[in-house]
Amino acid sequence: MRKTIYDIAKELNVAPSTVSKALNNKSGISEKMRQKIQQYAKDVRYYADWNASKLKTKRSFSIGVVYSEDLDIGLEHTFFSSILQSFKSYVEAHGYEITFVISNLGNREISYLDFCLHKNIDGVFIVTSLPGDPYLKELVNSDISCVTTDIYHENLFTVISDNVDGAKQAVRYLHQMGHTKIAHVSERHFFPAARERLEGFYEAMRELNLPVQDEHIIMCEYYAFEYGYEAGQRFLALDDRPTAVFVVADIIAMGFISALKEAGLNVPDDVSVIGFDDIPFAKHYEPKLTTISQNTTKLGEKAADHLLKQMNEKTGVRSGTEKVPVELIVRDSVKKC
Amino acid sequence: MRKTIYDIAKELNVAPSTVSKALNNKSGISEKMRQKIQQYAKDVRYYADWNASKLKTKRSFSIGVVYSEDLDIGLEHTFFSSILQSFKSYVEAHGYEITFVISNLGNREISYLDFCLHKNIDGVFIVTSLPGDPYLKELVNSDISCVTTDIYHENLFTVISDNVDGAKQAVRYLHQMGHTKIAHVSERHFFPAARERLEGFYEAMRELNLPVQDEHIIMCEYYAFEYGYEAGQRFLALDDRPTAVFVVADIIAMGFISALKEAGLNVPDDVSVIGFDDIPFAKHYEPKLTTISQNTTKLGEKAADHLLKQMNEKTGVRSGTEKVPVELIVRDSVKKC
DNA sequence: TACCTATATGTTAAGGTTTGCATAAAAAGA
DNA sequence: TCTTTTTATGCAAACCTTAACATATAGGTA
Repeated sequence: MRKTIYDIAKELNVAPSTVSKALNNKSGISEKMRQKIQQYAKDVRYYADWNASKLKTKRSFSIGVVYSEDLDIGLEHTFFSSILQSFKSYVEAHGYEITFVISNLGNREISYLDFCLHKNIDGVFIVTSLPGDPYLKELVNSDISCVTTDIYHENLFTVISDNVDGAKQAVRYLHQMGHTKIAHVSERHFFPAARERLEGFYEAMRELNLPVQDEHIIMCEYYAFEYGYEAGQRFLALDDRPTAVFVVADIIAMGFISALKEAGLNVPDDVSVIGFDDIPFAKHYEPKLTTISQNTTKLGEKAADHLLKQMNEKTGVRSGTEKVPVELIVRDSVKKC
Repeated sequence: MRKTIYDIAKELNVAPSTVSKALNNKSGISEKMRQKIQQYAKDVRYYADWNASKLKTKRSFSIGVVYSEDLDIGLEHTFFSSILQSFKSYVEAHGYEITFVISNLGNREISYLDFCLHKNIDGVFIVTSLPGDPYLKELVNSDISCVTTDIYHENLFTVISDNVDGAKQAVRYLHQMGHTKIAHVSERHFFPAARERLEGFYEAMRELNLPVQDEHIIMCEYYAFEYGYEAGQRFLALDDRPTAVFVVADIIAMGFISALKEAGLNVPDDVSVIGFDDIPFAKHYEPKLTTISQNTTKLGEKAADHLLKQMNEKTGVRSGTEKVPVELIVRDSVKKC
C-alpha cells in the first residue's frame, strides 16, 4: 500500500505537517529535520498524492491545451504538433504538465471553461480552434489565463510568425534574383497567416515599385497539395505568365509545382517558386523548396513563456501579439532570371 | 464561487450523499429524485471537482501516455502522433482522458511508475520508448495495465502492423509485375518493424523460389531521407543491379529514389521501388510512391480497445500481440518489367 | 531569574467527494 | 391494524494533503 504523509510522520516520530513542510520546502522547520525527512521520503519513494494536493491547494500545475481535431488539424498536423511539442517541453521544465481540454468525456458534454474550472487548470494554450467556437469565447473571457498561436482572437495574446516580414523577404529575394513579374498564390479563407502574407506581398511589391496585376493573385481553396495543383493549372492558363511565384504555404507550393512539371515546365528554370513554412518535406521535394521558415520551436517556447508569466504575474495584459522572426531558406526552387 | 455538492444539497433540501448518488447514477435513490437533482445540476452547470472525486475513488479516468521525445520521435513524428490521435479519440469517447507520463516535473526526477501511482493513472499506452529504459521495465512489470505499439517488450501487449505480411505483399506484387531480381533496403538497428519486414522479404522470396543474394540486402543507418540516399548510392555501385527494390520505409525509399534520379536513372522505368508506411507525403512524391500502408487509425483504436479491456476485466493477459492488417497502395513507382 | 523573541514542531480544520451503515418511510403481507 | 420487507434518504467517516493557528523550546536580554 502506498505511503502517506501520516505513515512517514509516524515512522519518523514527527507530525504530518512537519513532513509536509519539509517536502514542500516551506519555512518553519530546521534544516537538519528537512534533510532527514527528504532523505527518508526518497528512500521509501514517497510522492505526494497528486489529487489530494491539488484538491487542497487549488492549483493543479497543469496547463490545458485546446486542440480542435476537426478540419484535419489533429495531432498529426506537423506544424501545430511541433509547436505543441516545444510548448510542452518548456512548461514541463517549469514544473507544469499539459492536459487536453476536451468538450466531451464519454457522453456528457462540457464547455471548455467548465472543464478547466473543474479540473483547476492553471492556464490554457489554444493551439488550434474552429473560428467562432462559442466555448472558446467563454473560456477566453474568463479569469483563466490563455494564449494562442497562429490566429487572433480578441482579448487573447497571440504568438505568431512575422508573416508580413516573411512575405516581404520572399518577394525581395525574388526581386534580388532578377524577377519583376511576380505572382502570389494565396488562400481563399484568409486565415491570419494567409492574410498577412498577402499583405506583405503587396507591401513589398509597392516598396520595390513593382506592379501587381489582379490576375496574378491566385486564390487557392485550402491548405492542401491538391488545391495547389489546381492553382498551378490556373497559373498555366495565364496569358502573361509571371516568372516567379510566391506561394502562401509549402504544401500548396508543392502541388503548384507539380502542375507546372506536368505541363512540361521546369522549376526553377521556367518559373521560380518560393514557399512559406518550411515543412519537414520541403527539403526533400524536387526541386528542393526555397521557402520562408517558421520557427515552431520558438513559437511554442514564446507561447509557453508568455502564458507562465501571465499566470504568475496575474498581470491584466491579456491581449497583444508577439511576432516571431522567420527566416529565408534558400534551396533550389528559385533561379536568377 | 463554484458550487459544491453541499450547496446543491442545501438548495434542494437533501443530503449531499443523495446528490452524489444521483449524479453518479448509483442505486439507492428514487428515480424522481435522481431526475430532479440531475436537472438542477445541469441548470446550475455543476460539475464535480475532479480532484476531490479522484482522491476519493482512486480512479482517475485518465490514461498515461509514454512518449519519449528523444530520437526525433516527439509529437511531430507523424506516424506516432497519428496513432496517438486515434487512440486519444477512442479513449475519450469512452470517458477517459490522456495524460503524458513524464519523468521530470520541474527538477525532481520521478520514475514512470511513481508518476502513474501518484496520479492514480488507470492504464498506460506506451507509444514510443527508448530501448532498455529502466523506468519502462519497472512500469510494465507493475500492476498497472499497459499496452504498446510498434515494439515488443516482454510482459506487454503489442498492437503492431502485420509487417511480415506487408513485406510479402510487397515482394509478391513486384514479382507479379515481372520482377525476379529484387533487392531489399533494411535498417541496421533492427527495430521490430525492420526485422519483420526483412523476415517477410526472405519468406516471400523463398515462396516464390527467387534467389536472394547477400549484397542485395542493403543496410541503412536509420529512418531518414539522407540514409536512404546513401543506400541508393550503394545500390548504384552494385555490379549486378536488381530491377526492383523493396525499401523498409517510405522516407528511406524517397532518399533512395533521389539518389537514383540524381544518377540519371528513372524510377520506375529503370528501377521499380516499393516502400512501406504510406506516410502522408508518399502520394505527393515523384514518382508517387507505391507502398504498403499502415493503418494508424486502426493501430490507435486497437491499442485503446485492448487497454480498456485489460483495465476493466483485470484479466491477467498481459502479453500478446495483435496484428493489424496492412494494405498495398499502388501508385507510380513500380512498373512491369 | 524572569521575560521576550525567534524558531521549530504539533494540532486540527478544510478542501469536495464518495460510500458503508443507520434510519426513516413506504409498501407489502398477514 | 400490525409486522415484515423493501426502498429512500441522511449521517459521518474516509481519502490525503496543506495551512492557519497553537504550543513548545532554546537562546538571548534586562
